[in-house]
Amino acid sequence: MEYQEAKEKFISTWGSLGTLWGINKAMAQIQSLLFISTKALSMEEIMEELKISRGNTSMNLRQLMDWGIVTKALIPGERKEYFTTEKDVQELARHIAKERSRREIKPVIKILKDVSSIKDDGTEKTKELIKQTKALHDLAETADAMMNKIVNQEQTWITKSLMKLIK
Amino acid sequence: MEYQEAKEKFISTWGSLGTLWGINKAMAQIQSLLFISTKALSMEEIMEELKISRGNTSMNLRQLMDWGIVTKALIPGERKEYFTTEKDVQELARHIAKERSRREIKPVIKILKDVSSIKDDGTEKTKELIKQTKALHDLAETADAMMNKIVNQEQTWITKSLMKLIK
DNA sequence: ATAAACTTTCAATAATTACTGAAAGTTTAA
DNA sequence: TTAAACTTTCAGTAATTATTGAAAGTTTAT
Repeated sequence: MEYQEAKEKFISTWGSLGTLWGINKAMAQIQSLLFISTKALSMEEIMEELKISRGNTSMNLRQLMDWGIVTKALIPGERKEYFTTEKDVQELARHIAKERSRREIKPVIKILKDVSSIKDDGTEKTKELIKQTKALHDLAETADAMMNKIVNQEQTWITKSLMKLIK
Repeated sequence: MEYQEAKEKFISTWGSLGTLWGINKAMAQIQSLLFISTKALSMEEIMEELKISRGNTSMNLRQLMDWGIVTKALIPGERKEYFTTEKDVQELARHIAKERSRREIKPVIKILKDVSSIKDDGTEKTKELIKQTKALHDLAETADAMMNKIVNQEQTWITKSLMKLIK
């Protein structure tokens, strides 16, 4: 496999994986393109490389910046804006985990807490609802806490912890 | 909050969370309905409760069965088929983690391995592609291994391990 | 073998989500 | 202040994904 083929394979695979996990294709592809690029890229270059429109590129770059995994890299003397992604996979994982926790997991935990706190009226179905949502709440909270804990350590800690678990 | 409201809130929240993570709404809602039900439900009952068509119910039940988290519960003397979901949250988490690993993570790890194994032609861009996809490969493999490790223990082990990590 | 009771399939359609391109907006240089 | 160089926005459209409903299929009872 040659460079060009490998690059395309990587970008398109990453795009499909994103889709499978609720992330849009263009967003995943822009990120992966930046991830293997040796330099910051302009909007023009991204559009050209991925064959997507200016508007699409602009919107997805903004989203990636909102997620904190892409940043503007101002190149001295250049008028255009250039973009780079976090290049360290562990930092990348940190950002993504942190954001998904904040945006998606935390709110659901909150609702599970509310739902599992309804008044027990003594009926079987109410008891079951309370029991099951409480179990889900506890699982979600434990998993989320673990995630955040891992994510808030210095980078090397992650590998060490995981290794400890695995071996 | 009364039972009915809590129930609806739970089911619709679970549906939205599913959507956010690439699982279709009906599928997530059927599962959550079964999860808090005190008994196995027929297709009729599910359709009625969630206001979805027979075809949709049938297809999504099949998918849930493919994922191994819903099973047919044959009720003696009944012609109809009844369905239940895994009621233990930890078993549920096990199944989901295991399946997502098998279907989605493993194939991507394979591709990352291929891509990161291309011949180093000495150019900077090739070196970068190799370096970055290798880093991603290692991260994915470590995370996946951890997942599978956790997932293949007896149930209580999970909580213990997570607790150890957190405290 | 027939029919009733049920489930599955799938073409048509609806709903959702992503993408485009051009107009409007912004920034910088002269 | 003007205009060139660039970015953002957003209404319209395209692509994708989910859902319906009815016909076809299956199973069971008689």
